[in-house]
Amino acid sequence: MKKGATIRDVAAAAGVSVATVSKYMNGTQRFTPVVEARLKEAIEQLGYRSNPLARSMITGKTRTIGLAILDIRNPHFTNIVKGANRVALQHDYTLLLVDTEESQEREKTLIESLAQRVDGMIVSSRMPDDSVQWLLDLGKPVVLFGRSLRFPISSVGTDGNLAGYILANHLVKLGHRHIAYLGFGRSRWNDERIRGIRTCLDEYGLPLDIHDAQSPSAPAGERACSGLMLGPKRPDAVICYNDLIALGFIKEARELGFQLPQDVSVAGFDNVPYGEYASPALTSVDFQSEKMGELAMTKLLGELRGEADENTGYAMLDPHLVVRESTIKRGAPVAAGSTAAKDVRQES
Amino acid sequence: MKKGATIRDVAAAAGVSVATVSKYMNGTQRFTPVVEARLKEAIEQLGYRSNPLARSMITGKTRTIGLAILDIRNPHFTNIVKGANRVALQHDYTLLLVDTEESQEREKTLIESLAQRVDGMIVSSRMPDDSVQWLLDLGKPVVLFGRSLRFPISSVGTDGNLAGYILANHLVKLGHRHIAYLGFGRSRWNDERIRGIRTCLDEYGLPLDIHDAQSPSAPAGERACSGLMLGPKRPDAVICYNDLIALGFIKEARELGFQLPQDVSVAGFDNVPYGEYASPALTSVDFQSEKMGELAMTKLLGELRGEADENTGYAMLDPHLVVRESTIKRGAPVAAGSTAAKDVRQES
DNA sequence: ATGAAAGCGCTAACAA
DNA sequence: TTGTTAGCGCTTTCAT
Repeated sequence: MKKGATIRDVAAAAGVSVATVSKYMNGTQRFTPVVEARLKEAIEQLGYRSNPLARSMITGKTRTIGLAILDIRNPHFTNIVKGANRVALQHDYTLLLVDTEESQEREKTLIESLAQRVDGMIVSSRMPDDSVQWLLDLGKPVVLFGRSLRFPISSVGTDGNLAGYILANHLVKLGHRHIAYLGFGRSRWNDERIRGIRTCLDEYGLPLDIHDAQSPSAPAGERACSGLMLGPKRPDAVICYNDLIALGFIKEARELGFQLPQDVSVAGFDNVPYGEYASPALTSVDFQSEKMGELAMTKLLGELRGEADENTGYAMLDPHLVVRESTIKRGAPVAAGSTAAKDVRQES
Repeated sequence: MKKGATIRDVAAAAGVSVATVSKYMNGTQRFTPVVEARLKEAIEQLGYRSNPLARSMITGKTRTIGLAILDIRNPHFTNIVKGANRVALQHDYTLLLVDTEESQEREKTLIESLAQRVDGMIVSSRMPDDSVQWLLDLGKPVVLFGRSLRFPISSVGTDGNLAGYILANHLVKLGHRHIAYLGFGRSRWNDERIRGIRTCLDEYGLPLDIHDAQSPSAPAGERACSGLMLGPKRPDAVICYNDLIALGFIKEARELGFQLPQDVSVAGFDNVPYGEYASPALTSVDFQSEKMGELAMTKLLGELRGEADENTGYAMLDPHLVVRESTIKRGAPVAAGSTAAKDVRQES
């Protein structure tokens, strides 16, 4: 472990002043070839790398962006991180990641100390709208996921309302009449999804049966399944708060002895990468989570550059319906090809 | 955006010296009730929060750990991050995340600048063993995933050899005789898995047919599938380099018209969270990736505390076979219950 | 084009 | 117990 050379060591070795070295390192200025050569030599020689901490102290910039999310294991957030990271990398920024582990208490403390170490923050949270003011008071530019109704904070989100509508519409068109929603009440976005679904169902005069999962995870979907499927009003289609819940629901439903999707159509939101590999492959609404991450980071970096105008405000991405095998026409026979049981090759 | 108060402002407001404020903030000392009260008051009043950058400059500690991984979307790494984050949080450290996006060129630059901003690093990389010396020369404590053969760097890993053996053994016991391995040659760990598999197969005098996927991802598994299944020597079981590849393989195989697991048993490594929700549910070898992350962080923090002895060296976690539905007895009839087609309830 | 000097906000001896 | 003071490694006027 070597004790990194300082700017003074370089200055001494090159026979110039520290100011010159500093300017050289930052490319702030031009130099006579002689000086430049000596500088280059000395830096190379000593293996000098300027200390970003010291620099940050003066400039007040860290080239670090804080990213606070609820749970890195949720693919939705994983994608956000991926997108945000890519853009950050392109602009030579690094991510300070905070996984709050869905814990409300820790969250504030964590975000507070995060704020001090970064140039700006991207935050995904379940905190109530009131707390947004507190966030703003932290004194750093913030981009939020999901719109704040009361504060002019820049944010990116998707139209959960529309997403709900689209999915419900898809199901109704498929002939489903007893639609259930397996939600996650603690989420900020639960309500707007319900609203979208309701809007659609109302148009057809259909009822909506609402249930709640304990967490936005597959095990929670498994646990909730029997309550729905063995309960008094068994649905012919269920919309889950997210794909994780849907995946768990599907698994448990099959274990309960149901045929999917014939007995019940199931769909979720988020379009997580593995929904495609489930069986039946999961129908979902894609929120473009990676793009959300990219967009949030782009906005934030824009604000950092002082381009407030074009970046501030709420940016909304369009949700896209992704139809796979888990939703099927009500009462339809098994679709040939969907389970692909035909045409087995012989050999060996 | 307020311009945070400095330690001097507090000192002035409380009528004490900056040193006193500093000591108070760090709990380094006890105070007379009077002073303590005034301090508390002033700090509260001004909303003072000490500047971690300035502090770091002096102490040389940042309470930040750098975590460099290849791809946050790979659930294996996601779990590592989760585990590492949890331990870090417990000890009041924060993660500086670097997702190198599997890019070798960027990696060195990224890690180099990462090294300057953290107290220590946890690195997962495909870099050749030679580069380990370079890593060490960065001057920060490092914990590596996977053992280095030539350098005494502390690291955590799993016994890929054993894992391969276990899986092959499982398959052989199930009656499979034509086993194929769909690997990922660019990985550090590919070879040891092959070795383990071979060791087992050799004991039974069985051959191993080796193929290679282009990337450690599901699409790569899909692409590789037909080459294996429609090729000259169709296997009755295939072991994939990881679960992602296996998931893709399974999907494509079914689309090709094969019945799984009857026509071919498939298994992978990593035990990713969604293997359980695939169909057939994926048999895998659990490497305890979350625990790897925890362990790596624990070791690193130990070293940071100067407990070199007990933490240095190579720590190996045991791989565990997780048998699900994707591997089945050769020639067995469809297992009742595994697809759960019986006992459908009527209602509505 | 180069250098001298004044800090950034804080901690850590050392004094008192 | 409290205060004084000297920096940490760097950037940034302002001279030269």
